[in-house]
Amino acid sequence: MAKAKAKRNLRWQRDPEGMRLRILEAAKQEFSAHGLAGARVDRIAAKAGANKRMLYYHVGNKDELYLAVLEGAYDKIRSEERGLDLEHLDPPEAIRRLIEFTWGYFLRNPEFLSLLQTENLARAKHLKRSTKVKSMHSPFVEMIRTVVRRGVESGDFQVAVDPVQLYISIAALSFFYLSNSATLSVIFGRDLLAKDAKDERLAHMAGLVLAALTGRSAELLQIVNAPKKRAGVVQTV
Amino acid sequence: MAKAKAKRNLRWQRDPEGMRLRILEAAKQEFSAHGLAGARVDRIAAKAGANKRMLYYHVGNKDELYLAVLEGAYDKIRSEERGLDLEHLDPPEAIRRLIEFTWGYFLRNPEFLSLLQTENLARAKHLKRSTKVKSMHSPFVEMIRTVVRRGVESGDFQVAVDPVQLYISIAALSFFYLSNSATLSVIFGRDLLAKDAKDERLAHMAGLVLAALTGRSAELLQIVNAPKKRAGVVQTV
DNA sequence: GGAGAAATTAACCCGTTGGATAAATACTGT
DNA sequence: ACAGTATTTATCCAACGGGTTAATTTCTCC
Repeated sequence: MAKAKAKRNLRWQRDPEGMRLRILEAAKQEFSAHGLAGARVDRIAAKAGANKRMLYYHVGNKDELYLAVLEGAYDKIRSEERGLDLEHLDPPEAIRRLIEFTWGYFLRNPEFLSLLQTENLARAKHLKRSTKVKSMHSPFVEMIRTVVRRGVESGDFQVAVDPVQLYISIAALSFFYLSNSATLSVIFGRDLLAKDAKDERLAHMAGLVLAALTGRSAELLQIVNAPKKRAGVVQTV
Repeated sequence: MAKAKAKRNLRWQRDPEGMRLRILEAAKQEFSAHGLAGARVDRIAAKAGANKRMLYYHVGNKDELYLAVLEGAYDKIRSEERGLDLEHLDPPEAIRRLIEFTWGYFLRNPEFLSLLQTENLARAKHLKRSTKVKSMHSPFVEMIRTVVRRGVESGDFQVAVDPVQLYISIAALSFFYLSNSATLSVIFGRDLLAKDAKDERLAHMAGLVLAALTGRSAELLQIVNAPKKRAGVVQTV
């Protein structure tokens, strides 16, 4: 009788897909928190509620695991970007939405930033081996190219920038601020991740890029061209 | 006779300062190439032409060594920045020079970028413990604040941006491009570190920031507002 | 010229870590 | 119901890596 009970009360259940997902999620946490070399396979296993052997069984060794996490991360952001639908927006609005999305995505997914940093420290050694990732970016570049072209033709934009440069710049403004917020906060003695600071940053970035494209600084950034104010405090944007 | 010769031909000479410098230099290489966890104390010793024990003797354990390297790196860039002398330049020229300096410095000192990335992955854990670093940045911020104020008063700039935001943005545009060039190159299928690509990037960054500040996109970035060109190739900046 | 301090070397220690092996347990189709 | 396979656990280990101890060599100052 106790025997049947024991048989029912399984020691463990099978769940290969679930296990694989939990492993990848745990690995994402670990790799983003500690980098590639700093990540501990045992910690990943523990966090996934699994035995270490499972990692090797379901994914592969540490490097393969890392690459799988990286590919998953790119996959996720690209798929969200696809939903942006910039084509149907006014060009300046499209750019603004792209900036807001990028900023928001980085804020919501700090592990993504860490993973990219880690991979770049490794000089993209792993990413180069990935066949998946290379193909998923050209559509995105074309999307931006179209927006820029439309903006130029409509007269909204005074200048046709290379879409890749533009995207890199937009990403840069958010990425650097967030990924380096720790050292920057220490250096400048401000908490850059405080609510107000984040709002300011978004306004600053959108103002900067749109002002450059449209040539209308004053309308987009706060105007402070009033005749000489006292030298004391300069109003900030 | 051979004995005297042997005595003269020393097995090693003392050189505490030199040794310390070689250790720090080797450590900088190692930490920037492999990150904190990936760095190997033995490799640092070997690269410095020293025994591992020397690291502990002259600097301290791995963490202290790392912090010393980091402080040295900040020291170096700040001292070079001090020589910029932006106060005596036309505001737009001052900003341009700041952009060019930042870009050039990052290009010449890639280890600096890696070190910052590494430290940010560690959430500035070490930097927070540093007393030196905190104090050396306010003068620099004031320098930029003055330039912006002068630009606003002279009418060159249409807008008074927060100097910290502006500096972060300028640094961001260069930093992200360079520190992430490995993954970006893979993703976009371009060699972002090729000579031409670098020239383009500098022009793009300077154009973007100055256009935003002055409101003169057309003069600063290449004008492409000519009546509709064929849809094929969009001219890039 | 030699004693004591400073600098450097050589050898070792021991916890950690990625990875491997083999046995045990749950599931599946027949 | 059972044979075969997929999944999971329980150990083990050899290499590595940071850090230490103790002995050795050079320098310096009297």
